[in-house]
Amino acid sequence: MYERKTSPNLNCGLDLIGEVLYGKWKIRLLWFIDQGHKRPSELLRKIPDATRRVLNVQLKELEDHELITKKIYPVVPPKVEYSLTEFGKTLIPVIDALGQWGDAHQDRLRDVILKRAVSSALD
Amino acid sequence: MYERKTSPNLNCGLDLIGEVLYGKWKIRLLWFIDQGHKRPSELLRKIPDATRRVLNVQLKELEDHELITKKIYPVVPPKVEYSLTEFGKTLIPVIDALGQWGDAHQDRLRDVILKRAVSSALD
DNA sequence: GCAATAGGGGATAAATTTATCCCTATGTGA
DNA sequence: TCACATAGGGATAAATTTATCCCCTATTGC
Repeated sequence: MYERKTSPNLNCGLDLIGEVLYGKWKIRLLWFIDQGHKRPSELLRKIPDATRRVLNVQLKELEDHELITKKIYPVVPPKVEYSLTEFGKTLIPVIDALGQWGDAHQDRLRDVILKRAVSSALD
Repeated sequence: MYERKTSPNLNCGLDLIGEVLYGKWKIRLLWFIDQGHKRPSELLRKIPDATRRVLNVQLKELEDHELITKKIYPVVPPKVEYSLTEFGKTLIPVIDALGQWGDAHQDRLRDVILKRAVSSALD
């Protein structure tokens, strides 16, 4: 596992939430788990742009941060289910606010994001 | 400037907001600008863990994404002021929600973040 | 002339995060 | 016997983000 060389910032609420939500797919993972997609394979199908490996890594971090729990069923083929903890559930309204803002402004956002991407590609 | 080699995900609201808010200090920059700390040197003082360079880079991205505007006064020594655009202002309630969650759970968050940092340092 | 001020930005290094590749395990069904 | 499904994880490479260093502008005050 990668070992951090610098210590995290823990000064304010924004630092703290950043520490647990930073990661390309974490928010989406919490969201889909809350929607009832609990198994790793389901999550992978829901987030096809991610690789299995990264999802595992990020799920592990969410678990370490006590936002989700992992239940392993001793069956073959393996079955695993993730669930939000009570703590994790308190994040859902916040994630909802993020998603709603993004949805509400999606056209404009696509526009400005692509505009910047294109102009930087032109040097 | 760094040129992206992969294209951004723009599927859903969460992708979109992620594209504009991702960056270690962006949320804080928006927040402090909204609080009236508009000059680069003020922002740097408010965010002492960041370097001048990164703040400039991230401010530029926020500007490209139309969340802030930059006003350069033609005086010496130079004076610059950033302000939120109307679009940027719509993000403030969302950022507020993030910060409030972080503040509300700060003890627990410090605890789980440090616990994970320590155990990974022990291999 | 020289330092201080306020703001910028290029080049490069270091840190961090994601992606790729490959290998493990165990039943089930063709 | 072989492929498939389901989940995991090590090693390493590539991508991306941050940090460091150093230099530039032009004026005011000493």
